[in-house]
Amino acid sequence: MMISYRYYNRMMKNDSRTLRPLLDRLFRLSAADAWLGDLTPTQMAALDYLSRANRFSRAPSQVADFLGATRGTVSQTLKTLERKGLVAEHKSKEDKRRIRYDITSSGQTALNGVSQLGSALAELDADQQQALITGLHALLHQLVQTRGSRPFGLCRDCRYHDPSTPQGAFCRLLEVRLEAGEAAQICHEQIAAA
Amino acid sequence: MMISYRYYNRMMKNDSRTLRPLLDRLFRLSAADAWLGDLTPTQMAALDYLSRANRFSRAPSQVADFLGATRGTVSQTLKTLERKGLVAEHKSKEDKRRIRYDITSSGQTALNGVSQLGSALAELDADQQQALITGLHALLHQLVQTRGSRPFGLCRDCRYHDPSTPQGAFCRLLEVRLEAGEAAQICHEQIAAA
DNA sequence: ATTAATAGTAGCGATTCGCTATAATTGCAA
DNA sequence: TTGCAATTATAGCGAATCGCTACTATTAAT
Repeated sequence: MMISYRYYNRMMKNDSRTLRPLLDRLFRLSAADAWLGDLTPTQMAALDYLSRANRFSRAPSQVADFLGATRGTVSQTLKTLERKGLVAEHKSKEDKRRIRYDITSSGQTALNGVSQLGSALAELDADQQQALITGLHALLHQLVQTRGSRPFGLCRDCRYHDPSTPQGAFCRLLEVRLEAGEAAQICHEQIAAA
Repeated sequence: MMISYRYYNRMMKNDSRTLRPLLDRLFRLSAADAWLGDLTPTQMAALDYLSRANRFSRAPSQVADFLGATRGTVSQTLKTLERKGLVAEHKSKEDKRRIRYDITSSGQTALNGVSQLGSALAELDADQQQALITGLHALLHQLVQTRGSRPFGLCRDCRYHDPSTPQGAFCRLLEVRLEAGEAAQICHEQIAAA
């Protein structure tokens, strides 16, 4: 079937003008209700990331990379979270430029709110939920691809992850032994296995 | 099959903690690239809404309702867009409290940028694209439901829309005749047909 | 005529954000 | 070893966002 260039263009523009506003409104409406725990949406997003990232991926630069923000912005956000006692500074001894932010138990608690978005999702059919999550992941993967940003996948899905050495799980990139549970965390360095 | 309350809770929490960050990151990464036309993401969202809403739905309150923001915030945003020449004020003569913001041709042009999100979407399979859009619409519908906010659907899908009177299309709620193309616009008053 | 509700705005304080320095530290190369 | 470039985090600027609390103007209700 022949499709004219004009029609193709109209389709593209239509998609572009459909998805963005849709995603945008979903985000804004859910964000409008998310101001509960005296955290802003940005602070919540940073805190959530810190709760899921491994110890090699909790520096300001890496949070900025994940959120698509600048280091300066993230630096301020993390300082605020620290003032509120939700994260704790941890200065590196190997490289004195590096700072790591670890989530505190108080920070973990702050994440436990129920989002309206989650409730709305639960109302959908099980297979529609699955299709939606899968589709969003695929979309994010593509977006990461075009932007050239890092995927921030799980450690265990990495090409450098070795689940079974005599000493336990191991990262062949950083050449360190992995603690229990770390394989299931987000890593800044992750590159998907072949 | 028996499902324990504890397990049910973990599922819920898991969904809530899966979708929110996913949607959040998608939004942030796409927003980070959307600063091209010297418009902020919020300004872009307001402008996009104004380009798609009918003449009964372009007041600050209604924009605020659509975006899930307060009237005060939106008031400022619209003033900024007006200073930039992308929208034009239009004071009502019937009700002197009302102001309507119409998009200008310059504003239309500003919307024509290609979003990275649209490009990413185009990379997906056709049926996956469809499933994603459909799923997001369903999710938004549910969210609107639980929030008790208005759906902001199209005029032609409304229970008060009459497509064929002797004088042409007609709105039985506001009791006005509809101009050409208005049936395809967003309406603040829209209530889905039965 | 008085009161209540509605629509838009101004101003406050905190935060976000891109941007441009700046300081501290590290790594590499001559 | 010395010196310079790259990296990391931060400070400060200006604009914008945002919830909030007045406040004005206008309209509707009693």
